[in-house]
Amino acid sequence: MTGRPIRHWLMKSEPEAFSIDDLRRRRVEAWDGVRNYQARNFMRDGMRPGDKVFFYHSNCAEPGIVGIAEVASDAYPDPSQFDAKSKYFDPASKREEPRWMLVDVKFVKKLKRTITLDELKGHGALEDMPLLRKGNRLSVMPVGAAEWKYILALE
DNA sequence: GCCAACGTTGGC
DNA sequence: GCCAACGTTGGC
Repeated sequence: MTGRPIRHWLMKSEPEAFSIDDLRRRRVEAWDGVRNYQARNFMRDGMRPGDKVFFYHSNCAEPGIVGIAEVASDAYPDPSQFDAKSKYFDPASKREEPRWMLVDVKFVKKLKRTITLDELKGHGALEDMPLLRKGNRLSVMPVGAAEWKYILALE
């Protein structure tokens, strides 16, 4: 091991599809269904087991950070891309050359309260976060170490 | 449900 | 390689 620093991430999920409570119940879950190249590259090239993750609820009444998770595997091919019955099926992806990758994500804890998107927007220290940039739709993105600490302190 | 912002696709 | 059309994301 080369002492690679722990990196920090934010991963979005629609709570109606998969919530922080679902992750707590299941303990570990394969983060399938990411179909965006930039998000895939973060998982494939950036994430390593042990990295910390903000679990974010999107497309819901109160969007925001609701919990902490941890990367629990290196990236591997997302099985749903080969499953014709899955809504994530990608007929253009070949088994010899998988297009979509995922990591396993492990539950760490649920925050005592939701740190809402609205609240995050009010902190100048966070204004450079990709999450807060206008029009951003990335579902997997890096979080700076300083921003990570800052947000944790808001809880 | 609306719609702005963005990514992808495919015709040329 | 351009770009219009289309689909998706996600806040509101």
